[in-house]
Amino acid sequence: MIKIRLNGKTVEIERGKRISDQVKDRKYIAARINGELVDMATKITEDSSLELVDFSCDDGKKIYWHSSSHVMAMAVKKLFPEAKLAIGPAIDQGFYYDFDTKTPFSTDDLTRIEAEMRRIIEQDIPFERVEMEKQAAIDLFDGTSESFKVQLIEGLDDENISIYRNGDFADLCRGPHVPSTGYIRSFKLLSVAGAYWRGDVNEVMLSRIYGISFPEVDELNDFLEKVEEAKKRDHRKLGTELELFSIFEEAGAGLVYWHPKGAVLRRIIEDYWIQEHLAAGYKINITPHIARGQLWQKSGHYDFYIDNMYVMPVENEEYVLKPMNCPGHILIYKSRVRSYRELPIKYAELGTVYRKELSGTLHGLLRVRGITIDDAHIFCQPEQIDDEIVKVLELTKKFMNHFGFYDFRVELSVRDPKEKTKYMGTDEEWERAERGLVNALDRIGFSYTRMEGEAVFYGPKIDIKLVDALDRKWQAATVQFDFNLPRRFDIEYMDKDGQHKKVMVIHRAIYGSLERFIGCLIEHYAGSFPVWLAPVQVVVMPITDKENKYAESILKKCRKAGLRAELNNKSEKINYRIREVEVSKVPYMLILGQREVVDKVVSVRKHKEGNLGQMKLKDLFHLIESEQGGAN
RNA sequence: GCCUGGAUAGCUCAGUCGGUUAGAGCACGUCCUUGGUAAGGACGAGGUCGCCGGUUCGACUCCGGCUCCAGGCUCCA
Repeated sequence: MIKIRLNGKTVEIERGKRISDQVKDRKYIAARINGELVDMATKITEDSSLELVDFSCDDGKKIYWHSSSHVMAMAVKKLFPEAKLAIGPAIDQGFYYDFDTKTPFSTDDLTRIEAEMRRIIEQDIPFERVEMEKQAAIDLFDGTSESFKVQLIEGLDDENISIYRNGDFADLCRGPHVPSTGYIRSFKLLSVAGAYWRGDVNEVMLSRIYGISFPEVDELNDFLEKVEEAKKRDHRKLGTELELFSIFEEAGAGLVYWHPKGAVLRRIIEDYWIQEHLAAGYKINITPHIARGQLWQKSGHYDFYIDNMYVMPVENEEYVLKPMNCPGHILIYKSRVRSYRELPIKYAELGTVYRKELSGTLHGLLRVRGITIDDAHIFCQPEQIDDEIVKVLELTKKFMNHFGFYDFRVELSVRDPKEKTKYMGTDEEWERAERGLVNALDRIGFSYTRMEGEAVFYGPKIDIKLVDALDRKWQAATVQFDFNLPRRFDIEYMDKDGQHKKVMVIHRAIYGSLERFIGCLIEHYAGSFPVWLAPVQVVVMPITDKENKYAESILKKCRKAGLRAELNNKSEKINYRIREVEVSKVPYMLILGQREVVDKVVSVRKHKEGNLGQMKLKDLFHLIESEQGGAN
């Protein structure tokens, strides 16, 4: 007999019994023995602590979805025997499987595959773990012409390979899995997509099927409903409805036309940025949109980035539409000799750059070809790095919180220690820079993920990512060291000791791009902007024509007080107009009838909250003023 | 750029198995209505059915190319 500890109790069981012999509840799909995830069919051979895993935890979901992908692969192999298996992992929301097929799957195929999956689930086929030597596994998959599996196994370091079998279907897999196919209760195949083998453009394109599954039907319905709800927050939909911006086919993809309401929103965001940056010691500059090709040759962009640049002839020369703001800022820095006394010099610009992004990557405001970067370059001495990074992160945090973002992902990208030669700059520079970044992250209290090998060749960086309505991550803020441009442009400062020394350059952006940031912001607020951001803050509505004059005077006073106010006195009933304005998500309505005229007050209705009753105009101004701070 | 879908009025969508005048709701305009906290009524205007070619007596519909859009992949110096 051996002892196992389960749910705080110690139980004695026979050695070699399976977990599933002990636990009959089908809610549990896997277990942890001494912390290690295992199948329910695992035999217990020694004293151990046992935990049961169900769908409610992240590990449980991963196992459930991964098993679902196997079921899908079984169905596909049944219907399309010639399809070769590639990989089929669980992802954050569901699972996918990649197949190599002669003709890619169409959306019509999904229905057939779903039907076959249902049959497989009904048969409740067990998942069986089989372990074998590497060569045996290679032979097995070679025998079934599963060349991708063979490639995968050949890439593994382990000499022991685990395979999961369901009847005559076998798949290379670390596991664990649910005990049998019947555990997959409620599922849906969501979409098909092309995906390159190993994510490499030069490799074959596979056909990927995405799906989702849950133990309960209700959970699937909730999931699908949530996706539908999220689509209502889509900035592209809200952008049209709220008349914020357009992208015109006839004018070109990825190029944003800001309508008056979007333009005023953007202007507020820009004004706030300029005000905060001036206060933080940045100097604003403005640089042209085009520059001679040779400037970009000097910066290195011409060699590294030419595919993304718009190049045009001007007389006998080539000019380039700027893809970056850096060279411009460097020219201004270099315009005269700089003293250590001036450093740090911080140049900031809301600079619109143009990049030839691939058509397939464009996405509303979140991925465009005309990108307005809230760019700044910090020129400083090496010993100023730490303080400057901290200041950048402090400012970033202030901005994020001001716009109501408290939850975002922070990534620290450093070089690949195995391939140091791929990178520009000395070891000392890299180490010092990384120390500065880590130190700043710790001081600000940002938790972050360290991404080894994710740094760009010219320096380490910190990226901050925001999420859209569908939880997709988009890079916003970034702080990047640059060991390349100072060398290429030979930019220096005169130090205390009378020596010219190389200046450090730090690129940084907080919004990332105005376009992307506003896209995220629209989805974050679902179009109901706090009053300080709302393109229209107040709509004045006389109930009948008799109040028109009073309404005009109120409108004038609102505008004089600096509010973005409009009049709505169209020939519709007040209920109709209230609905109209409510739907347009304007924070405040002022409803004016005879009572208000006589008492010299306004009747206030707040978006989403309803009637606040009558108040003096002055009190409304105080109320709005109290909300102007942002975030709510 | 690659894969799978898609494009009909400003918006959301119906429709046409190839046939003469392509519909609805919302929005918009005019008129009636002057209504107290989420949709009053009548009438009206609005479409090269994404673009270019081909097949056909005839194409919005079928075929090809292109553009753009969606979801992915890749890229994101």
